[in-house]
Amino acid sequence: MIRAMSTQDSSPALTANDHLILVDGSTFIFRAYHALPPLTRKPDGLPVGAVSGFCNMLWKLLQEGLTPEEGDEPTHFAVIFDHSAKTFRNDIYPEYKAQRPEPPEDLVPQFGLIREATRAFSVHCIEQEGFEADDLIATYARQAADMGARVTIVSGDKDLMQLIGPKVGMIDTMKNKIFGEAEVFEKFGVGPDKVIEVQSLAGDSVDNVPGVPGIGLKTAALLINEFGDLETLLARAGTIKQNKRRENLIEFAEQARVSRELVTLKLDVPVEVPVTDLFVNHIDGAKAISFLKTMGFNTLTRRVAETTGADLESVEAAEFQVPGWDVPDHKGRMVERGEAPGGAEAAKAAGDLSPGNEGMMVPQTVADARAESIKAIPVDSSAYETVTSLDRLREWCDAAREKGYVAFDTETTSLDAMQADLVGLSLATEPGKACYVPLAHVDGEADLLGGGGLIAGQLPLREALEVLKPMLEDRSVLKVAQNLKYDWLLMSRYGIEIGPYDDTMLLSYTVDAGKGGNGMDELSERWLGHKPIPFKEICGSGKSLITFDKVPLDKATAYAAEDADVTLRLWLILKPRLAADRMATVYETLERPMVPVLARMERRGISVDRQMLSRLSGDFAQGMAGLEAEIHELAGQSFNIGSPKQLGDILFGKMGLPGGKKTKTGAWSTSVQVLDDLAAEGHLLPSKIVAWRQLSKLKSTYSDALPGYINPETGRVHTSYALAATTTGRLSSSEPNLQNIPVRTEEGRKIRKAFISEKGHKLISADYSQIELRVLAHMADIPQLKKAFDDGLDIHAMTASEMFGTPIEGMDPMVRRRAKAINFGIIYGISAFGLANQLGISRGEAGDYIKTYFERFPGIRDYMEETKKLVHANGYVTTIFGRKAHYPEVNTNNPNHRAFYERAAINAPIQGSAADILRRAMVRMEQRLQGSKLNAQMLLQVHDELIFEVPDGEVEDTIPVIRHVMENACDPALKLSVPLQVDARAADNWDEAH
DNA sequence: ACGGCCACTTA
DNA sequence: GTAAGTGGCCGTC
Repeated sequence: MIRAMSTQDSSPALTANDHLILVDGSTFIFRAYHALPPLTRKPDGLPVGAVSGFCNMLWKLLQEGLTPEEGDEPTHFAVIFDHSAKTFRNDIYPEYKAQRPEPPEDLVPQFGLIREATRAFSVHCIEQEGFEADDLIATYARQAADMGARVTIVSGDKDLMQLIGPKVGMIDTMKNKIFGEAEVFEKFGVGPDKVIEVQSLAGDSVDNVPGVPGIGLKTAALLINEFGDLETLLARAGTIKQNKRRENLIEFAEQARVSRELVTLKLDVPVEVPVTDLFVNHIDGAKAISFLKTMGFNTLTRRVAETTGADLESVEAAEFQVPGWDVPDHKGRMVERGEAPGGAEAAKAAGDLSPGNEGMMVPQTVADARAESIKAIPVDSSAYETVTSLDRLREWCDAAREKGYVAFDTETTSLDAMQADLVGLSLATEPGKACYVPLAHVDGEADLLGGGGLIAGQLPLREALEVLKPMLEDRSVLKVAQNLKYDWLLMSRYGIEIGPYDDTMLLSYTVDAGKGGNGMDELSERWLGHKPIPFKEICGSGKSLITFDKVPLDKATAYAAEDADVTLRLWLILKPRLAADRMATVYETLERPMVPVLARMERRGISVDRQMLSRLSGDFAQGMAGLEAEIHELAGQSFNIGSPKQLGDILFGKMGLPGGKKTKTGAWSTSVQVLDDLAAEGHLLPSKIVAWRQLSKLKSTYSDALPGYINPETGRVHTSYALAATTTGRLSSSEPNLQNIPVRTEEGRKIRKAFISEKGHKLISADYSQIELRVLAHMADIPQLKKAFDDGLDIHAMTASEMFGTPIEGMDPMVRRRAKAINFGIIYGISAFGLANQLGISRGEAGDYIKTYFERFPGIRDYMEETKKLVHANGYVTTIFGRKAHYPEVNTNNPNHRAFYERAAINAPIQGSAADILRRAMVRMEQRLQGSKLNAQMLLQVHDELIFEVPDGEVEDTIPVIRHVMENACDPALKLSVPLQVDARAADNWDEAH
């Protein structure tokens, strides 16, 4: 590297004959990003529009110089970048640049590539922690000018205008505009030497420099021209005639002084690379071409080859230069156009691919080749570093910045992120290069003796986190984790908000939902052919289970660093699959953004009334005891009612009742269905059993168990949502599962009443009405259903009316009930068998209903047949937003299994599309509430329902916002041909809000 | 201690 | 007939 070759004192000082060009990297990047169409991509689908633009601009500048004039060539040249968001200015004024929006999602991964590009062109690439690019530019410009050299700043940033002087010029090459004293005067109304004074008064809304209220550029220039500088003005502010202006200058004098500090560029940055080292390097053609080939910039590659005389063919694209995205082998493994799915489309999308690109690699091949090459590198869990010094930790963070990405994993004392304590964390920057940072390991043996102190040699937790925080929050470093929601939630409790990020679990889920689990161990075996050290081997299980803080450091390092290493490798393999499988949009809109949304919902939790639950448990126990006595009396003996086996023996053996069905293990079935049938025949015992079971369920699963989930610190219940657990895209909830809180029976709703709002707040429940049937009406394009939804009709009554020809008014409730069961059946991939069971009718009769239904709604049958064809042909089906649900075994020869997968495949697009809509609403919800200055907090999701906690006074204003976001969740990606309807209510408890 | 099975809760 | 999670029982390790 150029920087490394330089020494502090080997280069001669600059002279009047020298010319230093300083390029403001940020200006280049943002111009390149916005000037070029976002489609410009290299063959594997990585957004590289900004990299491409940057390379072209840099190349043009290197070739053509600043102006057409001769003799303007630089002797010294560097591109200067911002290192990270936080600088010394934030210490002076925390709000500085605080409200600056995040850079676009697809630009973030390009920051690192652009630095690579700069080096590939043998150009000095300068950045320094704690300083903005502007400060480095200012310091270099001053130093060079002091030596007598000429300096040209290439930038469009007005903040740099204060540097303009006799020796220092500024030019915006992209706009072909030269800034001299005249231009500065035009912009600020003063010369370059007074720019700072004017800026400190006028402030800057973009950078959040406050200035003095009521004073803009015009007034500021007027005042400075009159008084000379800020201090003089402030000292004589009392003499100003205009009342408001005088008062503001006096009141906000200190704010103006702070502003002056903020806008004043540092001229004395202790630069790591001396200005004398910034001499122009001879371009290394092969190096530049290697990079450009990696990027797939064919036109520029050829141009550089022509100019430098390097041999285009002999230079290989750089392997691993840009892990995550690079082209592993540019020459071999070519794919004929159209051979791989989306091949031609991919070639078209890759805008920079020049003519003759039939042989260009398509994403599919890139991803496959990547998987092979990563798999070939063995995992060695004995080769990892244990980090025990802050210096080494800083070096790891620097390595992450250099790369632009880092795999990250935490080790803690609990699987529950709300209760876990951080024990250590691991990082990985390359396959095989990983470390573990132990922070809170204790001596496990001594614990028994009452000792158990911290093991010596570990970094102090706070100091280590201070080093890590800037990197973990650095927008130019992509953090890669497996199941990030856990780490995000944990780290948020330590004041760190991780971002930007990728999640390998979600990547796997996005491309492979339905193909198996998405846990790290399973993914490692699937993709790397490597079995990671099992957690059990480190911490034991069952009674011998120890927490991770008791694990000795060497074992902890092997286990933890391996996790980060494996995560990084999985990312290197799975990320390219997004492009290969055309799933990038699903991942970026429906998966990745859910992580912080769910983490915050889990962190908030919900209040439950412990006393109410305790009373309920007592009531249920009493009811059960009464029933138990009656049951034993009727049975003529005592037995365990909770044992289906014993119950079966009593009912069908001893009492000789007609046992209908058996379970698949051959035992008597004692399901409600069977017991209800017996009850209908006049037997007393079965209905008592059903009642007992209901109470037993309510007691054990809810009233007894829920209080145990109350977090002692927050006093609330924090469920955990699984993002990658279902085949269809639904979430699941566990520990406790808050998606199956009873609602159907009066007794059950007492449980729901125990979910309450905080004092001064209400719970709002907002649920979609018939979302799945609406989605079906849209997808299968059913005119009658669409019209019914448009007209706000009772959809089940309408279905009954269509099927049986009876008018909706005065309809027999039983007729409607049948239609309702059919509607649900349709969503579930109807079968005569299932419908017969549901309605208690014969299979023949059920078959007739289905036949009639399909005659009335032929579009539904078409949809079902089409879906079956698709799943057999592709092995997966898709939702309206492109999510895939795989059914790899649908082509089995077992007719029952085959029919089961077909029904699941019919259901998945319906259930999954509804789930997608919910996700879209959730991703947008928080921002929309905040934008409306509302304090509603989203707490729970129950498939078609969202629950919020809202201050009493805001209920009226909040409901319309929630409804609007939910009802318009498809916008702007998709126009649903059916309206979505959301019902919302507020109350003090969940039961009444629902 | 673990896992399969059954039953029951939700959308 | 779809999609989930939990608790109790009971056999196996």
